[in-house]
Amino acid sequence: MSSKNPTTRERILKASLNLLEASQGQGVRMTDIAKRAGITRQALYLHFATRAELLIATTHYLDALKGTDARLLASRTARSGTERLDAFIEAWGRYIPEIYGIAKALLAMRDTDAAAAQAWDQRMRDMREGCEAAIAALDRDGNLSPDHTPDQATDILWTLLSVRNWEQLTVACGWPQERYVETLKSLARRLFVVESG
Amino acid sequence: MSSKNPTTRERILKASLNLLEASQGQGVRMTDIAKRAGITRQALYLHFATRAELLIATTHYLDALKGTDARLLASRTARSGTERLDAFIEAWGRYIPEIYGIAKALLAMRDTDAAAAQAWDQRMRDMREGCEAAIAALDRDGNLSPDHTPDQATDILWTLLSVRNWEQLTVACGWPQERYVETLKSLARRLFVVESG
DNA sequence: CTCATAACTTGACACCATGTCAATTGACGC
DNA sequence: GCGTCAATTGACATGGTGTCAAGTTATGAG
Repeated sequence: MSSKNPTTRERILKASLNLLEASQGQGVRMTDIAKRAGITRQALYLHFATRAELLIATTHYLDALKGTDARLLASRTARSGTERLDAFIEAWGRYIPEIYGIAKALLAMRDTDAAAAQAWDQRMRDMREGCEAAIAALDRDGNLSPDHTPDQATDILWTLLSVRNWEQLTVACGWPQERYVETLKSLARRLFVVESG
Repeated sequence: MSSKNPTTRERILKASLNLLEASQGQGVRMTDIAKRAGITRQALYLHFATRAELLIATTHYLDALKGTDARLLASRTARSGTERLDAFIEAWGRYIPEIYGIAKALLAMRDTDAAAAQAWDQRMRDMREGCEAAIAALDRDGNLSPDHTPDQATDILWTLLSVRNWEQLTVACGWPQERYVETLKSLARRLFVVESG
């Protein structure tokens, strides 16, 4: 699980992260990561029991590097529900491209590897909490559209903000990142917010 | 590519379809399909050059069985743009669960197999045409929200109706199929339709 | 200085799925 | 009976993950 010497472990994580980012998560083999970390493929297994474990550790490494929690928590300081919704979409929306490579690799393993599935699902549950909090704030203000219960609104927002949707809009439809963020904010407002209550 | 004797080929396709439906597209190997079709794994390759080709042929087989085109075209008979939007979402939304197994298998190959990617993308382009037509009808009626250009509205509707989103809402969020269809119709109306013009 | 230990290397191998190939069997029509 | 075509049998290549045993090297403790 963990080794006493942090430098090799970190070199591995850095290598893994670099490769996943460069290749958008596709076709990164244990061999490639080892090579880039300057060790043999077998030595990788002295630090991480499986590929899934390495991938998961890489996400945590990335979190630490970028300070995910801090950024997503920032939306909690927003005053009104509407501002909070905007802030959350903005924070998450800008975060997706940074995690896209590793997310895609994890997503690809999801179907075949239980550990990878669990790791990814946990992340999505965490993200869902942000959606839930934004919707709850809206509801408290009396600004949540009566078309949805808070639960259903959370489900919808959570789905709307999925990495797959980001991928489809930016990669497949060619939207620039800025348009993605602005459009999603506008969609969410239109779907969930009613003026006053 | 094609064999003179349709019965074995069809037995294979049927086996493939059954297994993919039963397992939701996960973990279906060539061996499994062969076994269920009552032939050897190697004999599979007398009919289909690769796994991707077999999967693609399976989708066509499914289309023929269920009459996809006919059903999706039905939405074209709708009168107003709003009705057309509803009809399209209803038709597509009810179609997804039927193709889910095979869709998932194809989607899983998308990243590694160019042929699978192409086949899936073609299907998605076809589906997109339905979105485009519905949005265009709305626009002609003067009922398309000024918030979006027709192109952008099409991108959004297309994304909203993705198989991944259906999966997330029904499988992950536990929504019953009926709620999925009704909610998506309501979301689309709210996002795209303005009364009169 | 020497010895033990931990980290790493080397090379070999098992597993599993896809895809390939050659030789053989069996049925059917003529 | 003969050829043909579909299918079988058994063997093998490839590519990736994961495992194992034996050997190397640096470092620190005695």
